[in-house]
Amino acid sequence: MKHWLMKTEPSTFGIDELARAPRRKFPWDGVRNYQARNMLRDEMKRDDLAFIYHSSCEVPGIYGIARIAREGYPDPTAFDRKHVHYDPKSDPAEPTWFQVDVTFVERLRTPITLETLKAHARELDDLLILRRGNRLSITPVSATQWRKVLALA
DNA sequence: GCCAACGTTGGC
DNA sequence: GCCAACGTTGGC
Repeated sequence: MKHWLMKTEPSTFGIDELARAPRRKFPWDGVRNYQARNMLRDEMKRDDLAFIYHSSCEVPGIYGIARIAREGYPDPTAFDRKHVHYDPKSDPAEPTWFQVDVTFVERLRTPITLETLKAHARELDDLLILRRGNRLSITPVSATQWRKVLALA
């Protein structure tokens, strides 16, 4: 089983929405970056776990955990011309963009803030979220990193 | 609001 | 294929 970190803006979608319907599968749509697309399409597997990281908010950090409930499939918002994430260049016969479904696992009682993560950067061994200028919305987390991050909770 | 970092676009 | 310009991200 692999582990991931998925970045989201809580003002748009976050751990609270997941927690409100804990059995529901939520489509993780709107990813428009090829590296992240490749992970959504090829690498994320059912039952993989992901840290839910909140960015662009008062206290950036990891607020909870979600599970991959459905593996990669074409992102329908790419074909919806009224949608903000509409991509006229994406051909439905050969979709460019993919999404997975996630379900709620848990909300951390106290979030693991970016500040805390940074303070332990050395032992977290180049956790991608800590890399300068990192903009990927989905990044892999090693089993060791996963364990060490959780130990900070 | 600022600004560094990055991905994408498009002219050549 | 190069690279400048541009738009976006995200922490501060």
